[in-house]
Amino acid sequence: MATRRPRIQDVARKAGVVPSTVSRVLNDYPDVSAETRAKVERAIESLGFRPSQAARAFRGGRTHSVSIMLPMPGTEFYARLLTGIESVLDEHAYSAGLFPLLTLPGLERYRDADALPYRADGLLLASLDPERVFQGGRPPVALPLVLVDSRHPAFDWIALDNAAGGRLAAQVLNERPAETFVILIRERFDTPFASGVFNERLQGFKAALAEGHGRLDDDHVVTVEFSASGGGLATRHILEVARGPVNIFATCDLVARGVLEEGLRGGKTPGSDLRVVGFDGEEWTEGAGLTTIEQPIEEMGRAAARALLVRLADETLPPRHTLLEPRLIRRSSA
Amino acid sequence: MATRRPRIQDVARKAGVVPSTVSRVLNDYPDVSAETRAKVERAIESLGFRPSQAARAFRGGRTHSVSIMLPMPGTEFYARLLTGIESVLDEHAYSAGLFPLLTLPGLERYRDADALPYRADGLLLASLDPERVFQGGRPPVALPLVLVDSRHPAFDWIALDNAAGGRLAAQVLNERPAETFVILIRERFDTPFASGVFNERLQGFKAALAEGHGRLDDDHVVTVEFSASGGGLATRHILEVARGPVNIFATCDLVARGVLEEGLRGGKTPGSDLRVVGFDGEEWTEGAGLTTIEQPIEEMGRAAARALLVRLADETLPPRHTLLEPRLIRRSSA
DNA sequence: TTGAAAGCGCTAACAG
DNA sequence: CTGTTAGCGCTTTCAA
Repeated sequence: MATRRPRIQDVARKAGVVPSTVSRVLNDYPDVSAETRAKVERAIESLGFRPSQAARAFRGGRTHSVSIMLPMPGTEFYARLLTGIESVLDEHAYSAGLFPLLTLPGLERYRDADALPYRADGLLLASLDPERVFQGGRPPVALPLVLVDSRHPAFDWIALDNAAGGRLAAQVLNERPAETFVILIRERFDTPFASGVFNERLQGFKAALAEGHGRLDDDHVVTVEFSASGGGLATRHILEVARGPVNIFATCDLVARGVLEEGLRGGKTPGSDLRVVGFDGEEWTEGAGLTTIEQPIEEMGRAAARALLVRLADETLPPRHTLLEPRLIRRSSA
Repeated sequence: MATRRPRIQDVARKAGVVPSTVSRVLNDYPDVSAETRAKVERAIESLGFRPSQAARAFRGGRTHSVSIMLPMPGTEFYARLLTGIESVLDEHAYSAGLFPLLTLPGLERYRDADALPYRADGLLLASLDPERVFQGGRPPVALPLVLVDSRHPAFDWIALDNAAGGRLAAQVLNERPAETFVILIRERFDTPFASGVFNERLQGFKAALAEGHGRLDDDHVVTVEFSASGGGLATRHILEVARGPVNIFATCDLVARGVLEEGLRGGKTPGSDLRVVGFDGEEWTEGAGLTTIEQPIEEMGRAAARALLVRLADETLPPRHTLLEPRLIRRSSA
């Protein structure tokens, strides 16, 4: 005989109060006497009562869930970002569902206002441009929306100052001028992913290089696929062309790894005739001695989750924008 | 004046029937006259009515959603698997939320019967062992459960015959006996991910090698990280040790790519003094000329989604197990 | 074949 | 401070 799961009614009976009083306790209403509250809490405890989320959602209340829409290019970046986001959500008894947006057909799926991602209290877009993702630039349902690793004036966003990161890289490489190359990651425009972060890094790099009287020829910007092999290939090409020592700014660590490996194979010494700066601050860079620009990824995630919770509490707030600063980690490669 | 979204009541009024009749139409009840059905459908159309999922869920009905729990090691594999799964779900107006399980803390989050993944009609576990994921080996809520790329006698599963794949690889390499190595992927046991697929491939390979009178020394099995670099490193090591021509079975394509690259660098000719077989059938292998064992990944996804829909319709069915066959794709590398 | 009515579990408005 | 009441939108009896 599987006894039905207890409802608010059962708790009320057991505590000798009325259902709405239990509801008030559940929702932390101020106007409940300590005594009543205690009785109710005891009843909840003893029955193992948990409010039905389905009923709450139906009632128009909170689902205590948020949806995270993100491209899934399978990098350490999103794993760390999610860690940050979930740590904050956990503290507030919220949970998150993920909705990958790797393909255009995927987009179609989420046009409908009834689609699963919108059965949540709020939305988090990671590395995604709302103009590309949503028709008319906003979700089909009026849900609080926060962007992370992406920007749009109409919404809250938390992003890294990628241009500043590019400038840091340029400053390091400027210390010892040499023939300078940038390895840029190719962003595919047939996906909703197209955050422009790699290009921002390049622009910052260019600007700072110019200040330091360095220069970057247009054909010294090599565009590659997002992989270590991509970096390796580009580097082989660069080493064929270049005559003397070389400076390379790889716009992400994964690609920088390929640069380093290929450099070693080509008999180069990182830090002297081949100077390399990466971007992201991934863990392995420490062992590899890669100078890199660290992003506070977990912090971005936490900040984004906090921003969403704030907005959940008050939808009328004006959009808030948070720019996080990258940090140079100096190692032997530059 | 934002007009409220239409409810079943509004449709009923407009069609000149009663709400329950509309419900019957919505749910494809047989006993509705064609005439009434048409009237109702016209009303639904003209009002743009969509039934409230929240109300349905509350009522105890279907949410028309499923949850997919998966490790997220960020490979092409999951992207393709999801494509397959979603294509079938789409056809049946189902949607899917993703719940990554990369870490142990992540597990904690889903212990609670009220957790978000269980607010769905069914559960799909990809590459995950239910015994590791759930306390007591089953979800905290009695939800239909289907495994994909993983197996357990108590549940429906769809998996690849990995041992057969290993055998295929052995047969190819046996054609020209040589010093033979296997590059095995290290599975991390501190995550819920630990499907054992790589080991199954190795076992099949060993067995078939023996049949062909080949042999595999224990120290010819090299364990590496899941990356192309991992394969490269292993290969460098192998080429140092080996004296003559070499056969290598890499238990996934990503690692095989590293093998190929390192082999070329070491002056080897794939297909003659270095014969390589990969596993997965990734797209790039065609261009690279890699002989590989193809998995019907999308098909696995589709089969899994279909299995879940079947089980949704009838929970009492005995568990059904589907073993899909890998296929050898012959290219120049072996 | 269609209509009437009850109820899923919770919360907010109102009354006391 | 607590009780009463109504209703969110849908489906499922039961009755006609």
